[in-house]
Amino acid sequence: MLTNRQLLILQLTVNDFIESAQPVGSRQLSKKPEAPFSPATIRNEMADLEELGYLEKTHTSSGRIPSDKGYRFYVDHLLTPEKLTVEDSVQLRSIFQDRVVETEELIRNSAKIISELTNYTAVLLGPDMSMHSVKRFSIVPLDETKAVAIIVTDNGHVENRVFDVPNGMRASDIEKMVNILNERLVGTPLSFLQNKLAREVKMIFDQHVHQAGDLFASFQRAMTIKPEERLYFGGKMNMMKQPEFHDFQKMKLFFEMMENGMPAMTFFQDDKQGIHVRIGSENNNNAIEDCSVITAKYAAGSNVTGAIAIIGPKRMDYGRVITMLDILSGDLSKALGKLSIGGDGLDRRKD
Amino acid sequence: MLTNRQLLILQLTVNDFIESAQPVGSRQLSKKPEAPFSPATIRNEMADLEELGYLEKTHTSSGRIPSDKGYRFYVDHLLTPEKLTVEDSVQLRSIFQDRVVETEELIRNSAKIISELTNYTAVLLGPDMSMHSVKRFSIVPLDETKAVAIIVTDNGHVENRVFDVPNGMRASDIEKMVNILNERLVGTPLSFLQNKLAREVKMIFDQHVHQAGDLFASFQRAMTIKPEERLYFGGKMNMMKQPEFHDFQKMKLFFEMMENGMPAMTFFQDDKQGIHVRIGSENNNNAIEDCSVITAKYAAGSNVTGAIAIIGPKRMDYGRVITMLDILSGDLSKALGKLSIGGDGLDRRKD
DNA sequence: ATTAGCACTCGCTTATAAAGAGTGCTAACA
DNA sequence: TGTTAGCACTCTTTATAAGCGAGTGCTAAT
Repeated sequence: MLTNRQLLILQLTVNDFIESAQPVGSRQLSKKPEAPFSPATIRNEMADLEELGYLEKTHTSSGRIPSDKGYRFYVDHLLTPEKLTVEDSVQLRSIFQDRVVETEELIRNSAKIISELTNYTAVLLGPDMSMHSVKRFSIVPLDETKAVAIIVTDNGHVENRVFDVPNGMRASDIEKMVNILNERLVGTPLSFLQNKLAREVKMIFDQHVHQAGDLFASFQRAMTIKPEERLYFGGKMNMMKQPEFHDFQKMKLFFEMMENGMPAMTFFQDDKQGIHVRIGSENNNNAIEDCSVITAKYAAGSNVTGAIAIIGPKRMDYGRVITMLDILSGDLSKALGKLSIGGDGLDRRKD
Repeated sequence: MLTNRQLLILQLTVNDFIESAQPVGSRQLSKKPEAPFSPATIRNEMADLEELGYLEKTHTSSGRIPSDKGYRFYVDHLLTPEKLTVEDSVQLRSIFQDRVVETEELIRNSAKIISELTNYTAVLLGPDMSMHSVKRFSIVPLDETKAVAIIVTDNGHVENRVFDVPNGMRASDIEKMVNILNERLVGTPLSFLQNKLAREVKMIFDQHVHQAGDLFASFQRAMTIKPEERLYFGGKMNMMKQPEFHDFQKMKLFFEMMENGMPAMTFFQDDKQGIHVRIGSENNNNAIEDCSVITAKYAAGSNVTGAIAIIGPKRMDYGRVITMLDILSGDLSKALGKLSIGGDGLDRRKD
C-alpha cells in the first residue's frame, strides 16, 4: 500500500513528465510548492516507487519516468477529472452545430475536430450499418449491358453498385425485378440481405423474369457488401508533434501501422462499454508500444454501433482526452440515434 | 554544345547516382566498361560539366551529383526508353483484369498498383464528373422530416444527399417533384444542374407542388455538389523508403503537404497533354524541392478528364516511370471511355 | 589529347576530456 | 525515527582533436 506522500510524489512525477517530456529529478520536484520536501527525501520515495515498479530510470543517474504500471496507477487512481475550458467546449459542440444530416459527414467531422482539440491522432469506427434495413431498392439501366443497383437504408445511407445486365434484357423485366425486390426485401436488415436474396427472391425471379439466371447471378455479385471501410482518421500527422516521435524509425513504424488499417481495428476489439485506456505494452502491438490508446463506444438506439479511439504518446493528457471522449461519444450517440427520426438529437447542455 | 564524351559521362553520372544515391567519383566511373577513360580524364570532363551547370558537388572534395539542370538535360536528351519486364507488364494490366465496372474502383486500383510497381507515391486525379449528365433522379422519404435525393449519372456514378422535407409534406407531392425533376433535368450535365434548377425548375415547382418554397430551398442546398474530392493516393509511405528522406524534418514537410491535399492539385495545373516531368525546383514548392513529379493526363472520350502524378525523389527512375505512365494513362483512357458503353475497353496488346 | 602523380580538402569516425544533472549512501539533525 | 545535508559516483551530452579515406585540382610527363 502506498503512503500518501508516495501517492503525491507519483502523481507529481507523472504530471511533470507529461508536461515536460523530460525525466523528472528530485531537485526539480522539490521546487514545486505541492512537494515541500527536500530532494533527498524525494529521492528516497522515488527509489521506493521504483522498487514497487511505478517509476523507471532511463539510465543509472537519470531522473525518473513513469513505467506502464505507473501510468496505469495514475490513470486508475490519481487522475483529477479535468474540466474543459469554455472554448474547448464550444469547439467540441461545433461538430454538431451545422444541420448535419448525414452520418458519414458527422463522423468525419468528429474525427477532424477531436484530433485538432487533443492534438493526437483520432480513429473513428463508423456505425455498423448491418442492422439498418432496406428502405427502397431501385435500378437504373445505363445502357444495354449495365445498370446501377441502389439500396437506400432507413437511416438515409445509400449503397450503389454497377452490375452487368444480360444482353437483350427488356426494360419491363427490370421493372418487374425492382418491384419484386421492393416487395420482398424492404425492411430486411442489410446483414440478412444476401441470405434472403438467395433463399426467397431467387425462385420468384425465376418465375417472373426472363433470363432470370444470368441477371440474378450478376445482381447478387454486385450486392455483396464488402466488410466495409468504416475507419475514419483525423490528425494522422499529429504524432509528429510529439518530441518522443521525432525519430525516423518510430515514425515509420507508426505510419505503416496506420496505413495498413487492419490493426487499427484491434483498437476496438474490446467490447466493454464506457471509456477504456490501453497503455503502452497493453496494446500488444510494438508499433505503438510507446503510445496509449483511449477508446470510447458510441451507440445509436440500443445497439452498439461505433467507437472512437485517440492515439497519443503514453505521456498524453489522459484527463483531458477522457473528458472529451466522454462528451463526444455521448453527443454522437444522441445525434446518430436521432438522425433517422429527425432533429439534431442534441440537448444543449450548459457548461 | 556538349561533346559526345561529355554526354556519355553526364549520362553515366546520372545513372549511377540514381542507382546508388551516392555522389559519383571519377575513379568509380572509370571502372565502368562504358567509360574507358582514366579518372583524370573523367575529372576534367566533370569539371567542365560542373562549370556548365549540369553537375554539382556536395562539398569541395566530394564526387558529383546532377543539378536540376543536369536532370532536366538527362530527361530531355539522355533517357533510354525503358522496356517493361513481362512481370511488370502483367502487374500493370492486372488493374484491368477483373471485370471492373466502377470508375472509382478503377482509379483506386490504379493508384495502388502503380505506386507498388514504381515504389513511389502516386496521386490520381479522378475523372471530372461535371460533364456527365443526369440519367435519373429519385427521392426516397426516410421519415416525416427527411428524404434522400439520388442522382444517377450516365456513367453509373451515384450522388446522394439527405435533405430536409417541410413538415406535413405529402407523399404525392414528393412523387410530383421526382417526376418534374426527371422530366426537366435528365440529360443535363452536372455542371449545369444548379443553374437549370434555379432558372427552370423552380417555377414549375411553385406551380405544382405544395410548400414548394421550403422544399425547393432545402433540396437545392442538398444538390450543391461540392468541388469534390477527386484525389486518390497510393503508396503514401513509399517516400520513406528513399534514403534521402530518412530525415525527420523532410519527411514531416512532405507528409504535411500531402495531407493538406490542396497543393497536390497544383501538380495537375498544367493542361498540356502527354507526359510531363517537373524536377525539383521546377515544382515551385519547397516541400518537394528534392522531388520530381511526373504527370500524365488520361481521357474518356474527347474530354480530358483526369490525371496521374508520380512523386519520387529527383533521383528517380525516370525511364521506367514514364513508360509505365504512358501505358497506364492509355489503358485508363480506353477503359473509362468505354465504361459507360459496355465492355472493359482494353485491347490486350501483346508485349 | 591523355594520364600518372601528388598535395590538398573535407566529411566521417574514433578517442578524450570537461561539464552538468542526477543518484545512492552515510551521517548528522530535529 | 523520519528528514535532510553532504559527497562521491555514474552516465549523458557537448566540445575538441586526431586520423582515415575518398575525391579533387593541378602539374608535368607521355
